Amino acid sequence: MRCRPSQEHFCRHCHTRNHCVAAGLTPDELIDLAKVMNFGQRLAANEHLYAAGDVVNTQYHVRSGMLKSYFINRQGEESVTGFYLPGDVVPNFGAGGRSLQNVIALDASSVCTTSNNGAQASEKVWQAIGSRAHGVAHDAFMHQLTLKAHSAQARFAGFCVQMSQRLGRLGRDPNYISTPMSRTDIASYLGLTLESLSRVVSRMKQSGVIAADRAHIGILKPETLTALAPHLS
Amino acid sequence: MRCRPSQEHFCRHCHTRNHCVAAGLTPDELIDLAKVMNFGQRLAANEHLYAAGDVVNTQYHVRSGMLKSYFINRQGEESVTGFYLPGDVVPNFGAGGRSLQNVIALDASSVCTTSNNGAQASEKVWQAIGSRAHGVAHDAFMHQLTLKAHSAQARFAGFCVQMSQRLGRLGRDPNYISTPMSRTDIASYLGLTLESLSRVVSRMKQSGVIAADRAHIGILKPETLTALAPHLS
DNA sequence: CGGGTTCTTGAACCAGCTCAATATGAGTGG
DNA sequence: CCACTCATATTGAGCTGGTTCAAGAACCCG
Repeated sequence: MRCRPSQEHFCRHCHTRNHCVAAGLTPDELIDLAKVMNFGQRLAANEHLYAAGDVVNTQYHVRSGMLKSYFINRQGEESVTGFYLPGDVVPNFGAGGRSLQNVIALDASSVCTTSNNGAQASEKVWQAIGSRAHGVAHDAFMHQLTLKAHSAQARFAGFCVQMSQRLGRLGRDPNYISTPMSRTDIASYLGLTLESLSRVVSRMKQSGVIAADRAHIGILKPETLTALAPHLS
Repeated sequence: MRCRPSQEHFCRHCHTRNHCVAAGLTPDELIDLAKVMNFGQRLAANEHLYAAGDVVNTQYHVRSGMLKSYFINRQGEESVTGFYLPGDVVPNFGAGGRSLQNVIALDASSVCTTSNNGAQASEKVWQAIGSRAHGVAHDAFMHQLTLKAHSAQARFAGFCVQMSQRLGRLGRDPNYISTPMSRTDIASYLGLTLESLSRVVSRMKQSGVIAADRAHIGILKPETLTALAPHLS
């Protein structure tokens, strides 16, 4: 829409084309992908992609920025269920066709969408989309292991290790994690209280394993950090 | 294989046909499904379906019995990551094409397999398979919320509620949960110690919310149980 | 430079973990 | 069918670490 490359060639000029659903597709397949994809919807920081109760018929692919998903139960308690980086497909769990989760941009972000109505694209394209969703499910599986770690330190170390790995896969510096989310969000994601997380972060800064301010975490001793998250093997 | 209905009509005579990937498919589509499916591999109790490190190229669909998946880290610590009922697709997470998890039958069980090499089946069939996998991912999502519950009681209540819902979907009595897995397995699945779980179970038996022996859990007060797992909304 | 949110730090409490002993039950063999 | 055995489950006591409640500090925003 508006002034941008033609739909057919959008992906070819996208800076995340090697890390998203388009990765590994041939030029012909990219054109095929374009049949089912809408490109580059922009989101401002703190803008919702969708809310619990919305009917979500499309898959969202993160193009830039970072998003978080969260769940609110009947008591009004909020639980952060995931953070999504470029290339990730935002998992969409529903009941009765309506989303259970809220998804919000943490930073200025952009997303592309695919819709699964009609089989307009080739098998290869569907496989690529499925493969992306599988990768996110894999991340969720690892997070399940992190949530079972007993100590707050192990959980936070697991968070750092996993974010580091995900950044590495994106070709970014794996030892520099930008954290547009709040400490409260990270704590919720890890099933900890804000205070417990804060103490752990302080201790790990003290011991020189990490450096951290509000918006970033720097990994100073990667091996030590990995050793602190033994549950991830 | 051996003496059983012909491949094409296996599903039509299967007792889980309404709760598995075959649910909602037309007779023609069932024949289509048969092209990519192998039927009814049997497993004895405690027999592995596959182990960590195995190359798993097929999707396993539980036909009868119950299976568990577990992960072993480098410290040799075991973590139970899921239980699978008839109709479930066993999630297969891998690294370098090799499974990260072990999957073992808890009871005498049987599984069917689909392989995704070649697009021999119709789009509808692939959608059905994808939908099944999505359902299991949904269960895993709910479990994530359960793992964040602070108290042992809330976690165990969450386990019961979720198992109850899954059984209900299978058309079984939602208030009668058979538990072929050990207490240790359940505790591991919930991120608790065996002792903590045992105490919670005793307390809930005492208060008349559930009845339980080694192999079964009976839900006596469903509303109370639900109230004990507020994190699932 | 305020004003308010976010984060850090402290102290006390309590739930779950650990270690330990006992009890129950399933499986086996006489 | 019963007795024995071993794995599994229960119960108890004390301890550790995370939560809770509370106060103060740092930071971003306008």
